[in-house]
Amino acid sequence: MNVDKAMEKLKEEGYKYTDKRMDMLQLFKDESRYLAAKDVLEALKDKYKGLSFDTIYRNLSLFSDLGILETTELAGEKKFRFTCSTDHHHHHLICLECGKTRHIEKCPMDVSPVSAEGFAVTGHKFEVYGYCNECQES
Amino acid sequence: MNVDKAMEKLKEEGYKYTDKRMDMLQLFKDESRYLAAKDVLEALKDKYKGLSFDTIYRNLSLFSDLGILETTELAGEKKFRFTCSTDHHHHHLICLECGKTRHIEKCPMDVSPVSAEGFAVTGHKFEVYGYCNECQES
DNA sequence: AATTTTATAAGAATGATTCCGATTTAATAT
DNA sequence: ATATTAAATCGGAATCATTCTTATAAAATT
Repeated sequence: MNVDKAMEKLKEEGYKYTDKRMDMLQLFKDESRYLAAKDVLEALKDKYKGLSFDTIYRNLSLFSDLGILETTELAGEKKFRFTCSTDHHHHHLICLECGKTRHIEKCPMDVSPVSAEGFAVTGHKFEVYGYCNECQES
Repeated sequence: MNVDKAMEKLKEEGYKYTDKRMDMLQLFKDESRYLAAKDVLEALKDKYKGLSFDTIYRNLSLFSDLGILETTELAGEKKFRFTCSTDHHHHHLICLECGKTRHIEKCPMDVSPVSAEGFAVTGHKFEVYGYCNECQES
């Protein structure tokens, strides 16, 4: 997934092109890590004075619905990142400080699937937490 | 972990015995599933008119600090359950409807540990979601 | 350029959680 | 048993993330 593909997808689905959407996507592309709504606002508020949380949240949610962004919930906040270009299902190692990630290739559900009698499994979450190189120093 | 052991632990640590704490613990024992603060309030409000969220949250947090309750975050809410009596590290299959759980014995970090150059791993989360027998019917 | 539809701003509303000051209660000392 | 002290609780205000509402603005279409 990249910015152009994402904008194309928006168009296909009948959504409008706006500079704010473009810039939000570019931000996620540049940062390639998990960001919270307030991070996005912080990054764009200089360019767009009066930019509202509503706009941020509405677009984050839209992008997420269209598969442009991946989402997780961490420390009581929803966090978003550009969907990884690798197509196959995978998980992340996540820096608790800055949100930077590394891929985890092996999915535990492939390695040893979890199931239980009478229990209908619908999903799973596997995340490993820690601190990346840079964040360990501060 | 059980109610008596938990009350003992409270005593050891210099916390006071109160009926509300006792009843909260008994509730978790009886239910043996993940409950949110509001579930606890709901269950106890008849017996204790005017029971406040502050009391619930303060005690949930205390119990959690003392290792009496396990905690997870699900659908934007903190959820708590009595710490499983099995001592060893394990994970859960969780019913998204009622919070009931099953054990997952194999920890993915044992089966195939995740690590990365320069990344200091501090923790992980593995949860499998679905619907239990009873909740599938409704 | 006019019309239609979607996007946005600004702020109010919501829901979960935490904080605060005053009061009550459990444990301890008398 | 009573007085003292420290912790627990109440009730409501404050906070934080998120969603909703209504009026306005901007993009796409005619």
